[in-house]
Amino acid sequence: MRSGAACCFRRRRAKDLFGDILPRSFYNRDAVTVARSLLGKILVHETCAGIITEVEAYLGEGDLAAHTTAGITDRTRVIFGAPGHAYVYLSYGMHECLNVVAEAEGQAGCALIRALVPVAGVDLMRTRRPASKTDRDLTSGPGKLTQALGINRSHYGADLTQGPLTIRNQRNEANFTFEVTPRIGITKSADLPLRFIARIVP
DNA sequence: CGTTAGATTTCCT
DNA sequence: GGAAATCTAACGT
Repeated sequence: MRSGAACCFRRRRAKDLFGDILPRSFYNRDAVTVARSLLGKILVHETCAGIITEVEAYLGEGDLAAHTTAGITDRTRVIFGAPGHAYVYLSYGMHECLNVVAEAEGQAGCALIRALVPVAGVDLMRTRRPASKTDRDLTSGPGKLTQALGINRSHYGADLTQGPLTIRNQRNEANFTFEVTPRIGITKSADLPLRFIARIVP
């Protein structure tokens, strides 16, 4: 079943939906602010794009669920680097998940993109995700959306302010209602309200 | 429609 | 060595 909002967006030309690329300063803030502010923005990879509707924040200090709780390793190095870059990791040995690096250089903190509403390149997404039975299913999870958009660990460290992978403002902002809940799929620091969801109001 | 088990490999202890 | 920021198919209701 396709949602009404997704149908409306699909009819428009993609370029009419995309605004400016978010600047580095957008990401140079605390992880919670960055995560919340990403809701309603548009993740663009080459010809595919989707509105960000679910994000989780992972903090630098005192967050035992964050990968950076183990300190700087080969995997987590980028999270301690300059903001506005991509942290892509392999989850459960199968799924690649996309994070956005927040906080000033030298500080850990990132935002996990957990769900999108497809707005461009939907046909290509369908071919990349033959398992999807509905269009909502294309990008309704962190591993799903990377598969649909063709994002993988080769994008580790990619600069989100230029190049093929960017996040942009939405030209015609839709109406959203917002929700905050604990994060999904973790056991440590599991009670913190760091999962942010936007529901598009028809 | 809701719940559950299994897949599969990287990473850190 | 074991847990892991998940997804899917298969089953039961």
